[in-house]
Amino acid sequence: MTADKPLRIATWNINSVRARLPLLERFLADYAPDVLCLQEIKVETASFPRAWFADRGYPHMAIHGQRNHHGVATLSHQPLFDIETRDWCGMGDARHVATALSSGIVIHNFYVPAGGDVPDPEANPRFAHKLAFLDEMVAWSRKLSGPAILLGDLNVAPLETDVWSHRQLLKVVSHTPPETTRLAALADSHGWVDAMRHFVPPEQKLFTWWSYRARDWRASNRGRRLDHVWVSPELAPGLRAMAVLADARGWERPSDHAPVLVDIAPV
DNA sequence: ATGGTTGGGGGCCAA
Repeated sequence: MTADKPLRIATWNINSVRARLPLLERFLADYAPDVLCLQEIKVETASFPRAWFADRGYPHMAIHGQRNHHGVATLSHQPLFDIETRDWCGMGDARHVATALSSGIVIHNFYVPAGGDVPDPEANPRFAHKLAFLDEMVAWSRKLSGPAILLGDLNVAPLETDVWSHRQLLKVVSHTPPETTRLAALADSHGWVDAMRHFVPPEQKLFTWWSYRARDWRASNRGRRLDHVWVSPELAPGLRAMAVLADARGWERPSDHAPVLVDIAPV
């Protein structure tokens, strides 16, 4: 019976891990994912609160942090193997960490560049970097083999229903055609299955991020789906459940992103 | 068309 117990995996752009420990306390107590993937930890690897997570049942950690910005971390109940990172676009940013579970599943935890405000690669080097990063992901993904999960803050809302207004966001970074076509190419490159849309039909709006700048984020609900969980084709039959914990966006001192949980049974 | 908020780090930048 424990043999078919689903793996519960969570992804959450935490927007500073040190500022969100009270949030994480509540989340781990209530939802107890087996594996927790964080983005935007905003701390150097050496200063990551390792003891805090170990005390709460997550002694296995793959931390890839940097001072000030970005940074990803994968925390686990079970041992992690083959921890790898890679210098995407030669920028030296901490935006990806790969880990393997004993089952052989490889988890790729990503923080894709946000891309700045102006959706023009000529005028805005941040946007050029974002497009180059996505292009590099497509080439990389083609060469993958074996069971894998690609998740994290991809900073792109690919479907019309992944934003509060498709028409009004077509020229807003995160939902422009150069970004959404690249995300579709990335999905195609390995036959990735969108685990969130596996459960929620594309006609239905689905968001994981709400701006801090809204007067009342819940009432205006001008959200976007920037966070994603994709599984390689062989894992898709194991998909059991998915939840976006929008409530966590309303907890005290929240991240602007909500956590996403996916349960995957062994296949 | 603009401004709205947050965190990090050190007096603004990125999101």
